[in-house]
Amino acid sequence: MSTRDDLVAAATALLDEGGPEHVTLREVGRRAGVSHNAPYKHFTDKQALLEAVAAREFDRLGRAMTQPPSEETTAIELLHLVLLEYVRWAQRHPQRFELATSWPVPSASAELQLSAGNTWRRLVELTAEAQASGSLSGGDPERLAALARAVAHGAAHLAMTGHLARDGKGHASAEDLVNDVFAVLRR
Amino acid sequence: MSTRDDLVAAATALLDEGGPEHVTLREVGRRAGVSHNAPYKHFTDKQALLEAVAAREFDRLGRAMTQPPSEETTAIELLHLVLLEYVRWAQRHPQRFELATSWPVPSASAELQLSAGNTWRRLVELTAEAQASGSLSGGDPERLAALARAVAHGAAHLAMTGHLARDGKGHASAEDLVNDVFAVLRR
DNA sequence: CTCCCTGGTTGACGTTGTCAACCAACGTAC
DNA sequence: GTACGTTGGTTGACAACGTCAACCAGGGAG
Repeated sequence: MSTRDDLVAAATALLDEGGPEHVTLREVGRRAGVSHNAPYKHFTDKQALLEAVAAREFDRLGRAMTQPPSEETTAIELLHLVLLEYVRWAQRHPQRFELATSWPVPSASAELQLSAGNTWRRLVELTAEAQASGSLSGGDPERLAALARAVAHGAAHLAMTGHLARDGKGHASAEDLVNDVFAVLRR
Repeated sequence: MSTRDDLVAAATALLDEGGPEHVTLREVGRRAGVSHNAPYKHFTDKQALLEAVAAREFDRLGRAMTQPPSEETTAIELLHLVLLEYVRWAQRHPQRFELATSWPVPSASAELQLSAGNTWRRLVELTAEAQASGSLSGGDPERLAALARAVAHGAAHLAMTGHLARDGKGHASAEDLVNDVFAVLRR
């Protein structure tokens, strides 16, 4: 385990504990057992450290999305499960989700662009397969995948910030909304 | 124009210019023509100031959503237009959108809760009207509104962070995705 | 052996959020 | 009319933060 990894892990832990403003370079160094300036030997910036955290998180998500739970799962069910995994990830680690997804992609590091691109590509593949098997409506797979992702993303974000759980009556969880859109899209 | 309003306006301007980390209490005071500690006479915290900015932004959005563009617009068209206004607002003022929507609602001030609640209530009303006129599928209006909002919200957020505009082929704008979901939902 | 990266250190500097103390204007009670 | 608390402002201080500069151990390449 390199010191660099320790720093990323420490930053992630701090992020989980108290939000992004609670992760300070000095405390990260302290947790990793090094001085307050050691992070600068591995990252040019505080931003660069946070980018590494985000990239690792995208990788985690990508891995969770890549392993199929069973062999007999159909393509659309797999896509459905993957999007549910997306919102569960967001609910399990709200701060990481916020950090990773609110990053401006164009100005991100190559590492982060790659990690984010991989999970995105996976989603488009699954969409295309579901369309090919006839259980999902047609159109450009990339655009349909974007729609599905937008629902999952928006639902997760709204749920996380508490905009969804207003009162008990029409209360819908993020997973409910993902289920709803699949009920509509499936044919 | 009270000094308090000046402070909120100055903070909003700073936010637009350089992102949330660029809005500093001292600079806000400077812009408003007061000392670096004057904001503390109107807000208990830096957070409280930012909450006021977010609340004002929700109010703006709510006003933009409340005026119908024409008398002959059907309920579902109105709902459609309102959601398009939502994503356009996000694209016009990305930093404000980010600030306003990533706020943890449960721990927010009463002012912010009220402003956010109003725009949300408006959306549910429109959804219920569209359902009543028969042009939108049934189910709990609050839940359907949540779905529509999740699409708009997710699409806007993804577009803002650059996750949407990958390459030119299946490239979909946030508005495209809102249109797509209405094409599916309309019956 | 020497040299020079690599990864670490300590110390400093400017900026920031926040606290404390002080102060002018002013509406109100006596 | 004078005393007084409130309101909205000031200045000055403080600790913490991101970052920069200078210095230093060690180990592999020449």
